[in-house]
Amino acid sequence: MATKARRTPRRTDALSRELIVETATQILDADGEDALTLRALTGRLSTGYGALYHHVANKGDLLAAAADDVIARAMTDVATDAEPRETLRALALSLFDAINAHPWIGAQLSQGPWQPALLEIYESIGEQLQALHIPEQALFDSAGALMNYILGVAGQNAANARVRADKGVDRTAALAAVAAQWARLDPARYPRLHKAAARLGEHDDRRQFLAGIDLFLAGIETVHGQGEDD
Amino acid sequence: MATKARRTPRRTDALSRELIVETATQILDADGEDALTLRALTGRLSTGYGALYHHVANKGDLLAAAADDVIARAMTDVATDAEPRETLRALALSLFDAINAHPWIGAQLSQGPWQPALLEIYESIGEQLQALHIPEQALFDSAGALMNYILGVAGQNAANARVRADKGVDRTAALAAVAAQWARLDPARYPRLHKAAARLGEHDDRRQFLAGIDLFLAGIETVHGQGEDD
DNA sequence: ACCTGAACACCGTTCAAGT
DNA sequence: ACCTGAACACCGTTCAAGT
Repeated sequence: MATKARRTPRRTDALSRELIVETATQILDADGEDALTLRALTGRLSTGYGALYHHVANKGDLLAAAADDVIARAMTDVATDAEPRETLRALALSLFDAINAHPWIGAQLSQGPWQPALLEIYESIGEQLQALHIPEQALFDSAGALMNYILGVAGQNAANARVRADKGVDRTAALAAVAAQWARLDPARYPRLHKAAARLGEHDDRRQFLAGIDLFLAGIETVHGQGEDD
Repeated sequence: MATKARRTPRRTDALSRELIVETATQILDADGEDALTLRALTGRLSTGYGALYHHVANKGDLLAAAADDVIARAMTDVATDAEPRETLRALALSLFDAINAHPWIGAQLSQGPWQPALLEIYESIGEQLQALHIPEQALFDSAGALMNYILGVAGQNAANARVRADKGVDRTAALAAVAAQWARLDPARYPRLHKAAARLGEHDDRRQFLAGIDLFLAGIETVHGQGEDD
């Protein structure tokens, strides 16, 4: 008896959580957050919903796993053999760049900050601050604040990138639009913004992010440090 | 001829954008982000979808307006007659508290940072930093970094609160769970986290947030300041 | 001008049924 | 054990029709 023709060709190799997460990341990177639907994923993987749900708990689990992978990869790229301040800057920039390259991570960062890769970050920041001889209680606060700053700011930045991508405008055009808006503000009510409008053209998110890191480090050393150790 | 009975009683007073935003905020505060559906909103307002869409562009617009209202209200509560450092701390805490009291704002903060109320924040931070005699270019960076820190960290914090609310666990229980997880980590690989587990019980998000603000301000004054002016 | 609400085009998730 | 895919219970949004 003739077998019924299959609607879709069935995949021959086994599905795995890894493959699912990897494919999800590809869709997210290529077409953005909204493009990752379970329908799109079943299509791309030539499989059904049940198969996916057999390997991941739900869509949130999938997104968290994808974000965790990217963050973990960014962390292994950081050279840790340099001087502590330099290592911290490198770590911060690596995370900033990773989050900017995969803006969909932004939404995940705020979904419970105790994912595996975040442990890595916290531990690493703690290690560098300890090398700077920050006393223990201060280290606790400083590491937390620094980590919050990095993830918070990078996340905000990624969100901006996402909004720009959705609207289809590039960074320069978006900045010009904001500058025009600020320039239109009442100089009596918003004197600083009105003035800052002229300077927005030279604004660089990455540089400003790093400037913030430096201010933070300067603050940490001023308040808690025992001076330079080189 | 008898008029057909109405399915639902029609509202007698006119609808307004203000009333819609206000009602949305009530639903968000009472029952969380997921509870705000357009269906719930039409029900509560005894109206139809078209009526809502006549006053707001879409759901995103509605959420942005609600968040903007709360932030604006938090800003007007800040006393600005104190010393600049104190005013900045008060401003930061007021925003932190507002975002924590309305955790759904967190998701909005990252949806394009140029909403009206954010202008107010930036202007106010700039004003206080100027009073601290920070030179202009440094002021640009410092104000941006400070604003990013405040919104980023408060947003992260609100997200944690949201996750806790969804899972129905209180803060103490959540902290205890994290502490247990950290304690289980390999002390060789995560020495600092393993050790920090014991200290998590005394962790206070709000205090740590403020500690970060202080480090930031110390950094700003160290790098750019001209000493105390009092 | 302002509003109604059935209908549309999607979602994520479940689950009986297959191999 | 692993997978299929129709079906379910939702969404946000539209739009012809009413007043």
